[in-house]
Amino acid sequence: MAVHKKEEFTQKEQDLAEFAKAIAHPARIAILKVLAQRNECICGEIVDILPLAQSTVSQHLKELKNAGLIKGTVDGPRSCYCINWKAFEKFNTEFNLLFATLKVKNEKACC
Amino acid sequence: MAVHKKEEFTQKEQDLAEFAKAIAHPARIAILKVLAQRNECICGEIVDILPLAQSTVSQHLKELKNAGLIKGTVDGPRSCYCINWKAFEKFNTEFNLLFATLKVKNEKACC
DNA sequence: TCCTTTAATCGTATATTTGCGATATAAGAT
DNA sequence: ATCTTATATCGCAAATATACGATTAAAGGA
Repeated sequence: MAVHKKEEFTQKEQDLAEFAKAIAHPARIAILKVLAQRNECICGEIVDILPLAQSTVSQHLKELKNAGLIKGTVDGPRSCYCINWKAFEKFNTEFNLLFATLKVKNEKACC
Repeated sequence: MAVHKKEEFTQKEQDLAEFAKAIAHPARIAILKVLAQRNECICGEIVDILPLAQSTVSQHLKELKNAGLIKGTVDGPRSCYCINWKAFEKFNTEFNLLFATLKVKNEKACC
């Protein structure tokens, strides 16, 4: 039954919501920052830095990957993640667009 | 037990995540758009426009309000909502800051 | 070949989110 | 005073998200 009416909104709204959800957790924001800080794409280091178990970090990485925000390549026994800059740029733009839309139309807010 | 380690991250990360969560649903993005489109702060119209029950819309409005993104004032038997432009501006800025941070440091992505 | 290291995945518990109908509330209209 | 209209809130069910430990998988080193 119901409980999942997301499909009834526009694709753009869904995409933006999807992206927002990806960064709607401090751990995932922290992960993105760590990935950005190093030019080398480490991975296990994230586990050391974050106050979370290895399996939990792995799950967060998976979500970021599913959202397209990061890329991951297997490198021997270890995995290498880094920010998917292209996708990021796209969402940054989309976001600014939303902000701009709301801004212009809402100039004479009333309450 | 565990299951809520958000406090262990920085305040800024938490705030940004909180904001992202507020817009992490297409219905709430749609609501913001409706509010922006009209200069008058309607409310019941949102129920007519969205494919959701009145109680569900009311809940989404509450979440947006809790996140500080909209303001609501009671006006007789009806409520009047509109975008809290100040808060919105703040988060827009925070967001751009995050994007900028990630961008600069990640110029030589590897994978 | 067996051990170690690194990371993904599985299973599970708990919390949160999403949604609805029903009910409560509050003000204006009759 | 009662009815209507507009919203909020309650109670509930189902779905998702968060977190962890245990297990699995895969590659390099002993």
